[in-house]
Amino acid sequence: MSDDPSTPDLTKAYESGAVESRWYDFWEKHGVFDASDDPNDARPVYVIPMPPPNVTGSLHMGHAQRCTLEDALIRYHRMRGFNALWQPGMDHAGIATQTVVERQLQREGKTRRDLGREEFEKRVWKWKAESGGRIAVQQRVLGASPDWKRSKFTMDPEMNVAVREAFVRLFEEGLMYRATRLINWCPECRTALSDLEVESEEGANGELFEFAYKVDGDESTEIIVATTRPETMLGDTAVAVHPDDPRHKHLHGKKLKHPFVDRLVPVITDAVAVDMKFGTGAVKITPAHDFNDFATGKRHGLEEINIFTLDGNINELGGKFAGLDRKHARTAVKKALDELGLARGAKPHVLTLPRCQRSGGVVEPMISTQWFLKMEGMAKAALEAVHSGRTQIIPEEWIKTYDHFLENIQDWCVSRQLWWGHQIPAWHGPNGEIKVAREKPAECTEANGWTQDPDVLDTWFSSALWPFATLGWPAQTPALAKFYPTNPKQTSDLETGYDILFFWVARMMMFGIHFMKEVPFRRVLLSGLIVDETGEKMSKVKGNVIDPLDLIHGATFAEMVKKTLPGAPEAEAMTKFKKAYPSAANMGNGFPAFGTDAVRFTLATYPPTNKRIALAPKRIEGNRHFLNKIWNATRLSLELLDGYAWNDASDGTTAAPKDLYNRWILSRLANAIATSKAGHDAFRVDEAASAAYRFFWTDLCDWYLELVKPILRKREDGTHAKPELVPEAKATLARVLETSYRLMHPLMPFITEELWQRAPRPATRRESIAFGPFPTGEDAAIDAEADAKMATLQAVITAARTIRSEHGIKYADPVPLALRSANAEVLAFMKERAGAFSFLVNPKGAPTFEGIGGAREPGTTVAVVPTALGPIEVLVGLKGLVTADEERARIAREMKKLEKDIAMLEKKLGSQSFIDRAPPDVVAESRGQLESFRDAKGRLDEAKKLADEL
RNA sequence: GGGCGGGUAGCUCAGCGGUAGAGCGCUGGCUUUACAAGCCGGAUGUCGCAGGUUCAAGCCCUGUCCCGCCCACCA
Repeated sequence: MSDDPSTPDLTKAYESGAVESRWYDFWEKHGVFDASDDPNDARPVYVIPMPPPNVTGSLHMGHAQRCTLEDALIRYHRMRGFNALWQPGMDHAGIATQTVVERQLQREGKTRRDLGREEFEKRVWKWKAESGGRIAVQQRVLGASPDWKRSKFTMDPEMNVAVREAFVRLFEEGLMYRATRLINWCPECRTALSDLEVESEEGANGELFEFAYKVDGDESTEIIVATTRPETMLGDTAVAVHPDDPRHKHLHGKKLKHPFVDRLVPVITDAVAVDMKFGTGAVKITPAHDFNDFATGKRHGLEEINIFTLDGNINELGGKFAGLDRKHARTAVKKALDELGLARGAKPHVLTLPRCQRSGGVVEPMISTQWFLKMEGMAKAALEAVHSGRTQIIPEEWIKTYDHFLENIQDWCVSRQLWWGHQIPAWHGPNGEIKVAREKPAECTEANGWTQDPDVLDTWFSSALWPFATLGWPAQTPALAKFYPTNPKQTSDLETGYDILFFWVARMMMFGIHFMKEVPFRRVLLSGLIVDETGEKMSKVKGNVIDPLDLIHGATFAEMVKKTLPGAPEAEAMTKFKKAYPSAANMGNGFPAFGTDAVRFTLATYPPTNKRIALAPKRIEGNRHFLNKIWNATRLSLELLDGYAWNDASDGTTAAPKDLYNRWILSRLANAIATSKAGHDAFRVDEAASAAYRFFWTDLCDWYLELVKPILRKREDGTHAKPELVPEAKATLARVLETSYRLMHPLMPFITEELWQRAPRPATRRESIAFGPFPTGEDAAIDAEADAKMATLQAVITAARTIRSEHGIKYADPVPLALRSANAEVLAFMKERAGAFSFLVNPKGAPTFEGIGGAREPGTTVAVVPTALGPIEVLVGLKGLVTADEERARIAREMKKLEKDIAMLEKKLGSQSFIDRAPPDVVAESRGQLESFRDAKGRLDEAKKLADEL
């Protein structure tokens, strides 16, 4: 093919770099990734909306994992004939991206206000181009196969149309409203946050500071309150006591004198806010800076006094403390209270600090006017969708968490005082009027005193629209009709990390149901988080972040730590890094180029739903070896196939093979296909991976190839030893190879494409392996008889090998080998397979086959293999190599094992309740085993007598 | 305070009621013309602890101890 990538001869070792650079363009050129929105396309539809990466930098291991799992799902479905859409894109990530760019500015000694809003936005767009470009390259390197033509950025103009449409509709429905209430404020980012964006830092060391308020006009009476935040007392508007508390009855209705500001603070009674058993039983109430106090204030009609500026300093209402930042205000207030003789001591106190998810700054509850979205109704619908099974959450353990969140959800504060994001489509008039509209209303001109609301929407607002906004909503596009899972039979998966279950998944559920009247996906697949080898979360601070590209292309540890901990001393960073990845410690100066497929395959070998997935570099190394194995097995196979050309009609490809080895390997393949398919279907990609691994390495390479090698390899004179076995073996080998590649393609797209292109294949296949089909029962079938026979053969061969190995017989040294069985059928079977013993055990000597009971040469070592058809004796002539003592010792060892097994079975079968209550097949199997073991023990007893006579 | 995971070989982890597994590591042997990134052998487990259910328990139930994560307004 003229457009084929160059295909030089197979190198001796697998080189990931050369192979992986060859195929991506090829796939794109052949439209492998394309999904079709043609209404006449009758194929079943499968959709995965890609969680759009934030344009905050570059991808990390978590993204690599996302990418691997989703790409495996989409390729698997594509190969099975689905019209598969993996919808790609990127997220503007409002606050996160703005923070990144502001930090850059900070290094230049500037703030965003120096630039002005317009210039600043330009600057962010520039950053978006860089970061987005980097991410796109990374995704391609990872082999991701989304439909790039449909890629969307959450700030694209058409996405903005969707955002405005959603906002306006919600407003018109009365769900979106503006209100003044206590919200979470990040003084560092200078914006409001939603509840979800506040993280609590547990176990922070603080103190519980106590001070006294004096009763107004009665200096001798006081009430002591305790607080972890003394500075907030500047905003106190009440002190609450429990109505039933006898200690404070005399204070009910009294007024207290605020020591610093000209204000009287009433003593109120409140059974909700006060726990009599805690402290002094008196609580200071600061309605403007504490969520509990805010609620208490509402109950009692208390004044809300905001004492902070937007960047967290004390404002003019803080009297003489005005201008101090929060930290200094705290010490100053304490000191001032002390000087007034009002301080009553402090004790250590462990508290939970609310911190901003982005800046890490301590979040301040503040009274503020913001846009809110009513959640209750939408939350109910989202709950119902999961409970009715319209959307399935996998693994189910997350349902409770999902429920708990939605059942307790508060209204969503959606406005942010940022510059990077979708500006709110609301206009404020000169007299406080507000108009909400899709487009700027004609009358709302600046000349008339109207301005657009300067705030932007929470970045998750646009994310919540992702599953349908990317398909063209609100326009009724063919793509929307095709891919949004309105039809209940349509399959659609959302794969993402459980960490954004609330931020994103729940909100998409709510918006999907609200705007599209149907759930946005049929299954939610929640995967775990990638952590370092010791189980620690990856973070810049810990210096354990790994760029997936460094694993793929290779990198020295020095280079890597420079990126992870920029600016830190190298030795220190290196220590941190190696501590996080102990298995990397003996990998020299760095990671070799493991290649994409090895990294992907490794990520796929962890059960995706495990909460923590500890990345072990050694495991990637092991899987790189597997790729090398695949590569070399192909080299051998192509040599053995010797120009074999696939011909469905004449060479028995579609016919079932007759020879045991061929039947067996197809049976094993069928098993691997079934396990693999079940794994992909159940989001247990690790099971798909290990089924393929075991099949290919153990069954195919270690056994099948070793068995057919002597059959297919020509002798020196260019002829085959047994020509009659050749056609079937070639057809089977070709079939197994081609099917194996297809089986593994979703996990390892590059190497499988490369080798598939070189291997014989049916004429019906399309240009790329990516078009499939994924293997099915038509490719191979289970053959229980072949499995059983081969298992016997393998057990006998292994026993003979063990004896040889124990006595240090070299592979090339011939040794007399005799196999005995009392069962004529077994004997005939082994005779028929004499070649196997020659190939695999004793290359320079033919085995003999005997009935049980014949005399044994002195110096012959024996092993007994129990089989379903009676024991098989494996006799290895070791005259002069083994002493009677050694022989006795090894027989004793075998005997011990057998005796243990027999004892266990006897105990089991001796129990009447087992006979009565266990399933009959289990009982029968145990009986058979016991008989076989006893029989084998009898053989060993005789062998022992012989050894004693030596 | 509530919820969810995890504790299985030296390490990272599978294990689906029926005689404990993989990779890496350890160890003995092998230049066996696909692969030393390999091949053939070997060793290594009171399956966190205590009870219970069952003919049979890493697996199910109860309790308990550690580790991790999430949610929650105790000053």
